[in-house]
Amino acid sequence: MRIIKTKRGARPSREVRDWCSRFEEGCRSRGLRVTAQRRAVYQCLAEDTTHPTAEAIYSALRPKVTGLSLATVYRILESLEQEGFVRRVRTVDGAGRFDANLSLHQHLVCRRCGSITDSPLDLPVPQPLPRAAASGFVAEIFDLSLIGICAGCGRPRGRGARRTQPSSSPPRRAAREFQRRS
Amino acid sequence: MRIIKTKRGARPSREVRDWCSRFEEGCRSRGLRVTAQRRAVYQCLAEDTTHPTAEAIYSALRPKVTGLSLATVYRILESLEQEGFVRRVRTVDGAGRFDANLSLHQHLVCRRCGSITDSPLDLPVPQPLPRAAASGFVAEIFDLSLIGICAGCGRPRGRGARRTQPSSSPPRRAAREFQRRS
DNA sequence: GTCAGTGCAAATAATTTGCAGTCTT
DNA sequence: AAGACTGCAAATTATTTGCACTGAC
Repeated sequence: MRIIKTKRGARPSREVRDWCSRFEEGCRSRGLRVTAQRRAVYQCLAEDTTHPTAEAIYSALRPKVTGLSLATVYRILESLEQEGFVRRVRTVDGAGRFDANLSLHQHLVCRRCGSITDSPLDLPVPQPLPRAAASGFVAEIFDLSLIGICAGCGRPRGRGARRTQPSSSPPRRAAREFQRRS
Repeated sequence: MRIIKTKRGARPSREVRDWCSRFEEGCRSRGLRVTAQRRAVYQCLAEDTTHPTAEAIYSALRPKVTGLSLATVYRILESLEQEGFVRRVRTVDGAGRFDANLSLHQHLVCRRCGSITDSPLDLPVPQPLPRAAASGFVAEIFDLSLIGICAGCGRPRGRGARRTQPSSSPPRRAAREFQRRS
């Protein structure tokens, strides 16, 4: 059995290419213009499985896309979300994080470093989604997360032990706070 | 069968009293001081089932607790969370929301008005929580939300129809944005 | 050519922090 | 008393917006 190594936090390039072309088609069919910036932001999200923040996307892209501005990244993310190309992930810290993976999966959320990783859903999802009868709530998305401690943060940490940091997104407010707490 | 009416978003006062006294004991036993402000913030959260934001708590309390400051509310909420008296709820908008209900339940999150309501968990929770073997992640909290449209926002809205607003928390950034989108 | 999309800088929102004073224990 | 907790104002962080300009269609 061969192990195929991919860079940490990276999605197989085959899949990425697929998603990107579907994205461009989708844009054109809805009359959204395919600009270098939009393409870059979407591709960045498609490649990155660490659910980066707007700022992280901006930092990753700035060297490649000349003159890109943070405000634009925010605007693009909002439009991608509205058009259903990406999903905004609920977080415990203030920062918005994004996910181009729209398939049903669960998130492993580390309460120490704030990292969010995908994991296959190991629980049957009721279909159709239950209606909360009394309240009249109509559910559309089944959003399951397991909150806990990731491998890196859980390792015994004597002298020299290092705390994991999500690769593409440096720890932000809440994550920093969690680290302080330990 | 008699229907016991409680104010929308309110928890039975019996339970609230219970929780509050447990809270005060807990504080004392850990050497935390029981001040009027802390008591008020915790009680507010215990009474309110709408998962209010710091700002909402502040507004609700300002008339009652003279001279209360927003910074203090934030500080108290952080301390309550660290001590495990309340849980910070993950949200899709930027605003932090809090929940004094620590029992296992799921959240119904309205993507239009941003409201978050509790609902009994109608799904078996694997015990112990699954370990994501490969990744070494150790799960502690099972966090399930159903994201969709709440009763108020889903009602047919011809002329005169009104959009629901979460009672204790006025819509914030993301919620306002959702409303704009409709 | 048209106008959606962009960059920049300034505005707003959400949260945190420094410091001097206050109140619980 | 001691120092944990608070209020106030100022600082930070996260995100949005106004406006003139540019590039995809």
